[in-house]
Amino acid sequence: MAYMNTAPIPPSADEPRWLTAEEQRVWRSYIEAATLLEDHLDRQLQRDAGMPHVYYGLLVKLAESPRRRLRMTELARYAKITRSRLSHAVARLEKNGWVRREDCPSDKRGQFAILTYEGYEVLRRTAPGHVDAVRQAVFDRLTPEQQKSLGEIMRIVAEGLQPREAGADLPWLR
Amino acid sequence: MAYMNTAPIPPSADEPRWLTAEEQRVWRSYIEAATLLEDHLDRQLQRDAGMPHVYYGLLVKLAESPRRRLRMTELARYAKITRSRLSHAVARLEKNGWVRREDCPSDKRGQFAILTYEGYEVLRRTAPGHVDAVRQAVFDRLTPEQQKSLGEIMRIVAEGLQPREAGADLPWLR
DNA sequence: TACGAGTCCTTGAACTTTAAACAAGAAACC
DNA sequence: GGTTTCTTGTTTAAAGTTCAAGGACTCGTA
Repeated sequence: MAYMNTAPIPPSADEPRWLTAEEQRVWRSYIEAATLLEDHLDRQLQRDAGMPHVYYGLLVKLAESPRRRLRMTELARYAKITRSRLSHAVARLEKNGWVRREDCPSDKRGQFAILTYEGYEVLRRTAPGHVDAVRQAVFDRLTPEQQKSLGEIMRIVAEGLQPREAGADLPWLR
Repeated sequence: MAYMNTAPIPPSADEPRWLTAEEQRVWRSYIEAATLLEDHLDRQLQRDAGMPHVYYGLLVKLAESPRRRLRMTELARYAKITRSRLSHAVARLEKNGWVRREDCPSDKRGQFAILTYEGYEVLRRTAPGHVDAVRQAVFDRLTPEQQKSLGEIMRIVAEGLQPREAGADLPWLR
């Protein structure tokens, strides 16, 4: 139930299109893997880097950006999180000394989040372990074809869920 | 950086195996899609069913179980969450009147989580909308081959992250 | 220049999750 | 029987996330 049509009745217009048994298996595998994986990486990073996976991702984005800085909104957009969440996250990272803020000169509303030297060091120190974890959990287990396939599939899914248009408080997350 | 080897140096034994540019793209697509998807479904269910995705999953598991009940530990194992998290979740669902607890007669430590009639009704009422959301976000966008592929891939990943052995507080989540 | 609408980011409260510690009972052992 | 050890499930506090609201600023337009 809840996913599958167990009753032997033909699908009608108003009858929801339940998942087939096979689709259901796919979906459950997805949920299971995604849950376990996120949990695994969160633990790994919490242990080795002292922060959850999302926060680590923020530092990575900053590290890749010119002058290691990004406007808050931009960072939020890249990381696919709300600005509110980002505000809290950056506050925490700031407390750790891994990020600092700076006012945007051209737009007084704006703030830059800037990766500090300490932040960069944390990244440099923990990146190898994290990459290893990702490899072990994902890439080492998949054939090149599967890796390629995974990339395509996730790209499609992500694309479909992308920010429609500008909205009240969530410009990109509808 | 942090994922890729940007330096033109040959990989050595102690040099971490950075992700190639292509692997990196795959990984980012995965993170992006997984983030957006979970967020999307959380919002959808919060709006239509008044609970986050994980909680909904718990009700589904119960609905599928004989006599609509499961031992706490078992439910936690199926849902891939810790028992602590489950305790909190069930407490909340109980407050909503969607789940009730019952002592296990054969093991006095044990507790059953049981789906109530109201819980079942919520599920029945909201399942179509949720299935629709899943279809729109995932299945409708993928070819049958891609669906199959996704299933295989996620099955492999999940399998690799499965509970190793019995451990202190997390018998299945190592 | 002044208005209104929209954007940028933050805040506080409510809620969820995590981590560590604990009480109670079962199981294994001797 | 009496330990000792493991398992079950909960609890507490801290950390993280969401939601709704709000202050500050920009921009378009009259």
